[in-house]
Amino acid sequence: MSPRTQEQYHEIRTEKKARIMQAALEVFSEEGFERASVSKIAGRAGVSKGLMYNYFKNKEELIKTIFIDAMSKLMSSFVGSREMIPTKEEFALFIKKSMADFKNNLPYWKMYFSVMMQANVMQMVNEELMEIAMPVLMMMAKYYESRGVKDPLLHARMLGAALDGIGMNYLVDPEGYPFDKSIDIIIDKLI
Amino acid sequence: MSPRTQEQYHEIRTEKKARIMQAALEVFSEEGFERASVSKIAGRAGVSKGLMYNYFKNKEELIKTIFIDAMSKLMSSFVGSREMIPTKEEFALFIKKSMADFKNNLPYWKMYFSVMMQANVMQMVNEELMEIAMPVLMMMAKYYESRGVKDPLLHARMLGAALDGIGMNYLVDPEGYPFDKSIDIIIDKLI
Amino acid sequence: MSPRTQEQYHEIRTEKKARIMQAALEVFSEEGFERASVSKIAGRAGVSKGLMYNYFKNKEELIKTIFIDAMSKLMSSFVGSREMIPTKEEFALFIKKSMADFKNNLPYWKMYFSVMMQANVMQMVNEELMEIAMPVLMMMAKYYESRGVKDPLLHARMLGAALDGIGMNYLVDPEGYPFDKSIDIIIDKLI
Amino acid sequence: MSPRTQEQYHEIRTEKKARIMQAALEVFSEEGFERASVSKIAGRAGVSKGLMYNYFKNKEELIKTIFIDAMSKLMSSFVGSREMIPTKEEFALFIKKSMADFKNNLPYWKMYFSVMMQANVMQMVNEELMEIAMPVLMMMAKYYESRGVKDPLLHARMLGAALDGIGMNYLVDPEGYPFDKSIDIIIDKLI
DNA sequence: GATGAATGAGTATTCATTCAT
DNA sequence: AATGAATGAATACTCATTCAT
Repeated sequence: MSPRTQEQYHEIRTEKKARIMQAALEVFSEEGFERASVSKIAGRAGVSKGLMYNYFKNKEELIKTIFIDAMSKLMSSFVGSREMIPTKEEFALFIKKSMADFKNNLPYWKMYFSVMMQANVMQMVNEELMEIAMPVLMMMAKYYESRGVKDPLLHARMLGAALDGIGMNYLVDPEGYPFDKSIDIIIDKLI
Repeated sequence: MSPRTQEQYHEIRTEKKARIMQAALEVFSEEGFERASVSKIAGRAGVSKGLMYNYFKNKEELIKTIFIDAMSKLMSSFVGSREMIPTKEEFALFIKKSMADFKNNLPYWKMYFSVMMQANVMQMVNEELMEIAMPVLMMMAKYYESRGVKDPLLHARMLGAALDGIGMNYLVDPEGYPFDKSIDIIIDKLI
Repeated sequence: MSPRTQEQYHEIRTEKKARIMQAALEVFSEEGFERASVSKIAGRAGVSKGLMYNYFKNKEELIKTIFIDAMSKLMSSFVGSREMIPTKEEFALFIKKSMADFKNNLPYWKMYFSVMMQANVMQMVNEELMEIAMPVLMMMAKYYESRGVKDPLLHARMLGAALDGIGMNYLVDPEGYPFDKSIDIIIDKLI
Repeated sequence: MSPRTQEQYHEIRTEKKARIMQAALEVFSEEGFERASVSKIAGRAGVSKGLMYNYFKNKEELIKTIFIDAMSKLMSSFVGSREMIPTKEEFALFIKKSMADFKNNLPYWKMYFSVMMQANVMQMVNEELMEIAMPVLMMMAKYYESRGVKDPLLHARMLGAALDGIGMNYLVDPEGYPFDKSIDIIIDKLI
């Protein structure tokens, strides 16, 4: 009724929603989208199944929201840097920083890779993914262009793919795969 | 004793088994392991659900068999070449040939990537995967060693990961991703 | 927080659980454990299959729960009488009363006998069965001891077995078997 | 074609049939009727599933045949002794001999008791059971009559039931239950 | 906003039985 | 007589989703 109550409601909503999304991210990353049960997610979030459906239309909506949420966070970290053409040192630093972010968000990326291959679920998400990937790709391309590379976008895509591959290998075998050293070689040979 | 000869039975079995495996590979690649229903696989193979269980203990056994089958085919293509240290040209050729194979077996690799992230299913298969991956990795490492690279195994793993990444990007977007050109750059810069 | 109070939920749960258990007891007694389908039990209870699994982990758990439930009811009827040494009249009365109970719970005992022979299902239940059978056996043994019988426990076990046999014959042919008269003879000759 | 071939066929038939029945008896006794799979029985008998259906119309027919077969063997052991009225010593000996037979055919009796409680399967068999049980019952009754007991048939049925109970207890716990001593008491007190 | 009881369609798997050979 | 490939109906069980409260 009162504005304060309204605010409280809003606060509750955002807090609960965040808790559910965090729990869902964990469970999705541990068990994959299909195996992750709504019950388990609700339980992990300390919330009833019914409430989940109050916040998210369904399981698919939930994973999409998590994706989009993570993406917009990622996007914001590129704001401002989009236009500039980085020096070699800046570019190297950018890659190192990105890869460090990757290591700090393993559950998210585990979910990301595991879901990316199940096209049907992700059809709608793919466009959103492009929205974040493209500017980064363009920035990489601009860098290559500034270095006089003939086909800068091709180089950019290849670099992105190589980093994807390293990330994936690290996800599959976090103990065994030489993540940081691989990045160093990439930086040394490809930029 | 036998109304059909042993050979006839064997023939029937191998033919049906192959048909089921082919159908399963397709469905797994289209829908992922979890979403692929045994019913659909059986239907696609033109066979009753019951018969599937005559040939494969369960769904997991089925996907494992497909993996192992594909792997042994892959392995056989490395026989003989394991021991030798390739020249740069040979190595480049080897990579091109491998990637062409990859393109020819997209459904298999789609399934491969989609399942690799769901470790639980694949625990037992992982060892078999190593069996095929290791010799290739060692051969790559030997090549780098012969070129005087300090940490040859590290370079080999990084090269493998980069190729993985290119493969994955191609799988997700077969029309848009510049697969062959990416490979050319890899060959140019990394070997 | 709760739209229904904890108590309301509890009430619903106990009522439904009881209804499922009653239906299950009937169906198990009519068809035996293996032949009794979960669908039929749910149908008889006027409940969906899904709900059954909300209350009982699986079919085995269901039958175990019924057993244990019935046993604890039986046990409670022996509280207090365990320690005393009965006179001949008391002992005879006890047997008559027990056998009357038996007749009042035929479905339960039908299930009991039908399952007792399929050891695998009942492994865990057997210990619980002992818990109720032993005190009764000991009381019988004490009676025989008080009457100067040399091997009282042996006599007790034999008496128990004879009563088992009469019960079983009655179960198989409730119309034809002279249950009460058999009990009278047992009482006359064996105690 | 030749009479010798005919005979050989017959020999093969009876030998195979016996082997299947023996295997089936074992498996039924180990796993119960429902859990015993036709495949397992065929495998144990060293025979194909198809052949089983050549000899027995279906699974039910198979268990019925085993029952009836065992019964006619039992019956034949009573031929001759039906009419006479036994002395106390003869009667005691008869019981002891019967119970020894019981111990020698445990698998059969395990199957017998386990199936007896699932009325539906055994409906048709029950009549056959009566055919063997009745003469024995009558003989027992005659014995009691000769000893001046008022209701000899009642006593006979009660004795039969008691022996059933001892048998069943022994089946459930062959190591622990004092089978022979229980029989001695029965003989002492009830005949 | 919040609960959890309730549903029903879906899943993998089993198995008695048939049948072409 | 003998085989075992093939079927299909049945089974236990799961789980996303709904809804009365």
